[in-house]
Parts: sequence; structure tokens; C-alpha cells
Amino acid sequence: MAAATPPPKPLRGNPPTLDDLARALGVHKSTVSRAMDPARRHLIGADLLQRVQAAAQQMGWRPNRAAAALATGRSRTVGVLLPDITNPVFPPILRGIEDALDAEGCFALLANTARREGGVVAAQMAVERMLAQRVEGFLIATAVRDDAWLEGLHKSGAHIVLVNRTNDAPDSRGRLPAVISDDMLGMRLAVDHLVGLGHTRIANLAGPADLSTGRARREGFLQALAAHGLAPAAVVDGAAFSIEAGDAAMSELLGRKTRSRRLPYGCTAVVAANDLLALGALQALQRAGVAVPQSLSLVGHNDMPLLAQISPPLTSVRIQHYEMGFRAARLLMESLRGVPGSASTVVLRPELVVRGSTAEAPS
Amino acid sequence: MAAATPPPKPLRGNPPTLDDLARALGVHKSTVSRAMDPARRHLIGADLLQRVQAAAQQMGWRPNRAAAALATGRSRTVGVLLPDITNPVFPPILRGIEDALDAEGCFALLANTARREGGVVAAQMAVERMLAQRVEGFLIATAVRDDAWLEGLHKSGAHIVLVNRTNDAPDSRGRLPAVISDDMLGMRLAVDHLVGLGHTRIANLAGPADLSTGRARREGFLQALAAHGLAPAAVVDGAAFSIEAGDAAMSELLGRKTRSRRLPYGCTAVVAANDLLALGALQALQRAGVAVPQSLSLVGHNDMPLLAQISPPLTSVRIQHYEMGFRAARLLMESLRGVPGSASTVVLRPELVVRGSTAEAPS
DNA sequence: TTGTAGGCGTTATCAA
DNA sequence: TTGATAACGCCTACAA
Repeated sequence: MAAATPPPKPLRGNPPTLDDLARALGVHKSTVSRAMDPARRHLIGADLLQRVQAAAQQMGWRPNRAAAALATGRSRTVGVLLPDITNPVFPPILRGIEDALDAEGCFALLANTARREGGVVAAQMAVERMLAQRVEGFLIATAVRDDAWLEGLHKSGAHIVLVNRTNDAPDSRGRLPAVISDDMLGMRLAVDHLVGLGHTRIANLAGPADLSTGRARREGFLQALAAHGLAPAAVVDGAAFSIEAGDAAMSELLGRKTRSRRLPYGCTAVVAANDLLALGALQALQRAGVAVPQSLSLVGHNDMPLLAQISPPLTSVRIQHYEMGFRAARLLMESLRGVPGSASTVVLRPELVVRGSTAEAPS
Repeated sequence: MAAATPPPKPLRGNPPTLDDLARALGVHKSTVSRAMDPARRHLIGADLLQRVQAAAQQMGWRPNRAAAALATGRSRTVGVLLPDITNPVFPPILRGIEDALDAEGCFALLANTARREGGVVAAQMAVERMLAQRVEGFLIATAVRDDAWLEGLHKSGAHIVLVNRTNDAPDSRGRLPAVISDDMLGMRLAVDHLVGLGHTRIANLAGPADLSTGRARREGFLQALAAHGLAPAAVVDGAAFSIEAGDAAMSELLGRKTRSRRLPYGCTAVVAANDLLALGALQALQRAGVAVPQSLSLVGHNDMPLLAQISPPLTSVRIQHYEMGFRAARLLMESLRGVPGSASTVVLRPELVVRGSTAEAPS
């Protein structure tokens, strides 16, 4: 055979292209292209295939996704919007998302929408940039419920899956696919646990009503109580899902306290809508000298890391964060592929993790 | 003029292209292209510019970065490698990275390299995929020190900035630009604080020696002690930067204890290389009935969230995580732009946050 | 089983 | 100041 194949063109500093490979092998680039595509490899002669792969390896060829994206319209990226990765709920969600995307050869483009400049605008700008990158779809975990831009994005035909939240469209037609935790159930687990411990005067430290989880958990609390024929001892609104808000809200609740001997704090147990709120509440309680759980039981929500390390260890409702992200990403991938039977909403089961912050109701 | 410009081609479902715009305006696409580029806008007639922008707005044009990437070779993405976003040190770092990238119109492609399948391979695969996406550079926060793939990547000409770690190349020529915390100083702050409280028998709960922070902090501890003319009471190696490892290491240390009356635990203070190790140590201490800080003082490192909520609140060395990510990303951007005077290594100052886990040495 | 031709949406380099 | 033309690297018919 050709004793001396022509040297494969003075190497540039850039990675070689399919065409470079093709020339080096004396075949056409479309042949090489086929050899590189698992789905069409079978059209290639076994020996040629060998040579192509060897050459690719040796010359250091790498696919150029930018070019492929231009040609096919598939960028292999999806946009992920969340308020702030610094909030401990989101890392496991993101991790799940990336593991699922990774399995499909996709990357996430991330945006933290809770910027100093103000949430909505940041989200819109992020979406704009992601659209420019031609993301194939969106995973949205931003919290605000009434965002019009979401509606607009949806109507523009973008593929969207919501994570850890839902949108409340008036018609069910406008309801977007979502992966959420069963917040109703979560609150029921918390309430049932407390009732089982003999508590009947239970208060709720609720989250902001304009966040979907905030609203769902407040409602779940009320329903769970009602199922036991109980009325809420109190419902205080936290201004945010934060330690400070929890502290403030709990302080307010303590201020309200009915000074009865049997019920010095107006209740014997508090269910917080979120662990941060619970931690803030704990802070306020300790400052006020209220013994947890002896005088007051406390339950959080999310089971974020390190809850077992604090004192008392916080009882909390554990959400399947990782799974939530993973399933959401898979759902999106399926909807992109046009899989027909793909579920439109997935509800994950939370579980109660009982620790030291809850105990029998004081007699 | 042309009373009836030909209808601008039956709208496809896809976003319009520059050429679509150009046709609608009766100009050439390269003109429109120029109008869209801030750097070349000035070449365009003022009125035309107006019309182009209006049309773009009205027809809903968006830049197609995939096409631009192909034409220019600039993808506007950078690869970010970190062990696991679920580890609380990384979210703020990532946040900093993204804020900095965002300002330049870039996105991060993220990979968690601490997969179940084993770290190194995962990192290599991630790099491979990122290279395919034609990322412009890499921000690397993976921890292992001896990774050959890093060296390979570097030699292949990739732009790299290390975050929260360094590589120890034999020659300083092979040393990569990095943004790190001053671990020596951090340990000195911790040791000085303890010495100031009267401690002279201080032990180190060190991290794995194959991680760059693990080694630097161990060394920093020894140097800081030496500066006071003290010898270490003990140095125990944690198997990992985790609570479990901290628990195990502390248990071991307690096992070693010299049963002297004055020094029941062989030391009066422990400096951990990391907060998780410290938390594990705390766990072991509480189990063993050792009072912190009355019998033993404990210092962590990183000042991760919620340290103030545990009991006792943990004294810790605070690292500038966000800043670290931000600076690293900026450094990378500069090196891409070929900025000449760009620093090659940035060392950030940690500070000590004193809380309840440290107190005067027991007399 | 392999080759040919054209196009994906931008940018860059000349001309005009 | 604007237009024409040719890449950029890959994919997809269709033809051979």
C-alpha cells in the first residue's frame, strides 16, 4: 500500500477537524462523521472504522459541539434557574440535575436569580442569555409564584420543568410539568407525630405566601390539624425562609403568649415551614429561656445538613432533594425527546426524621 | 420606494436569523451583524441603527451563540470542576465564580468529580466533554494533589486557574495560577488565639495529606506552634474531610490519652483542619463526656454555615469563599484576554471567628 | 458501504 | 458607511 501517506497537513494549534481526519485517511469527511456517530457506525466497514478511530485517537480529534449544535439545533445544554445555590436546599437538587443530564451528555447552564438587583429582572436576563445559548429547555426552581415571565417563556414554546415548586395557572392546561415534594403529606407527618405525643395546641411558623412551598405547607398544616379535629393555636408568617425571619416570628409569637398557667406560650408545639425558620425560632426560644423540647416541641422542614449536630437535634421533615433534581432533569429530557407517556407532575414522598426537639406534651 | 416589500418569508417556528432581519429591512446581513456588535456599531448610520434595533425587537431576534462560537472560536463558557457541590464550602465559591462570569457574559459548565465511580476518571471524562463544548478555560477546585491529568491538560495549552488549592509542580514554571486562602495564616490565627488563652498542649486533627489544603494546614499548624516555641501535643490524621473521619480521629486521640491528672486528654485544645472534622470531633468528645470548652477547646476551619447554631457554637477560621471564586473567575477571564499584568496567584486573608468552643486553658 | 453537495447562523476580510 | 463572499466544523439528504 501507500508506503508514505502524505503528512497530515502542517498541524495547526487547533484541534483537528473531521475533515483533517478524512484527509489523513484518504476518505471523505462524511464517512468519518458517520464513524463517529454511534447511531450510524454500522454503515462503516469494520477495518475502516478501526483506522478512523485510531487516527482520531492519535491526532487528538474531539467533537466540536458548537458546530454540531449549529448543524442540528441541539446544543446539549439546558438552563437551570434557582434563587441562590448558597441556600442549602439547592446543592443536592443541582447535584441530581447534573447527574441526570450528565447521563445524556448534557450540561446545565446555571443562574442564581436572587441577585442584589432584584429577582425578577435577574431571572429574565438569565433566560435571555440562555436562549441565546440555545438551551434545549429549562429547569426552574425559582420560588416566586406569580412570575409573568414564566408564563411568557412557556407560551414562547420553551420546554420547561418546574422543580420544588408549581405554577398556579388558572386552567389546568397552563399548568407546567413539575417535580415537587408532597408538602401536604410532609405537614401531616409532622402534625401526626406531635398529636401522637399528646400535643393539641400546635402553632405554625409559616413561610412567605408568595412562594409555592410557603403556601402549600401552610395549607397542609391546617388540613392536617383539621383531620384531628383541632384548630391551630396560631399561625405566624415568616417574612422569608431565613433564620432571622424565624427568630422574629417566634419572638412575635412569644409576645402574643396567653399568660395562662397551663399554656404559658399559647401552644406546646411549633411546626415551622422550613429548617431555617425553625433554627431562628430555636434561637428566640433559647433567648427567652423556653426549654426545647421540655416546654415546647419544635419541628422543621427539609432536613438540611447538620440538623443532627445542633442542640437539641432538630426533628424535621426530610425532602428527597437529590431525587427531585434528578427526576426533573429526566422529565425534561423525555419531553425534549417527545416521549409520549412521560408524566407531567411527579410528587415525591417526604419522611419524618425524629430527633431531640420533639417530646411529649407537658402535662 | 417599493410600495410592497416582499413578505419576509413565511415565518418558521424558529427564531429569526440575522439574514431574516436583513431581508426584512432590505439591507445585507453583514450590516445587521455589525449593528448588533457594540464594538462595531459606530460604523452604522444612526437611522439605520434605529431601524435594525426596532426590527430585531419586533421580530424577536436573539443572537445564536452556537453560530458565533463556530465563527469566532469563543464559546463563552468555561469549565468548572469541583468534587461535590453538596459540600458546603463550594456553593459560595461557585456563586462567586458565576457572578464574575456573568459580568462577562459567560456561563459555567459544572462537573462534580467525586462520583461514585471514582474521582480521577470522572474528572477526566468531564474535561473531555468540556473540551468538546470548546470551553475557553477551566476553573479547578478538585482536591487531589497528584493528578496527572491536570498536568496533561495544562500542557495541552488549556487556560487554567486553580481555586482553593494549588498544584505542587517541581519547577515553578509548572505552577498554575491559583486563588487560595492563606492556610498558614489561618492556622496561626487559631494557634495564637489558643496560646493567648493559656493553652500550651495543643493537638492537630489534620486532613488527608494528599489534598493541598490538608497538607498546607498541617504545616501551618506546626509552624505556628513552633513560632511560640511549642511542640505539638499530637497530630492525628483524619481519613477524609468528613464528620465521620473527625469522630474516628478524635476517638483515637482520646484512646491515646495520657492518664495524667493535669492532662487527662493529653492536650487542652484541638485545632481541626476543617469544620466537618471539628464537628465529628465534637461528637466524639460529647460521647466521651468531655466538656467543651471547659475541659478542651476546639477550633474548626472554613466557618461553614450554621456553626453558630450548634452547641457549643464553634470557633472557626473564616475563609473568603465567595471572593475566592470571584477572583479566580476574573483571573481566568484576564488570562483569556491575554492581560499582561494579571497576577498568577492570589492569596486571600482568612480571619478568626471566636465563638463558644474555645476558652481559657483549664488550670 | 462510501462520496457529493448544501446548509446551519455568524463573523471576518475584502471591495465598493 | 454598506455589500459580497468565504469560512467556521459538522450533519443530512441523496447519489453512486
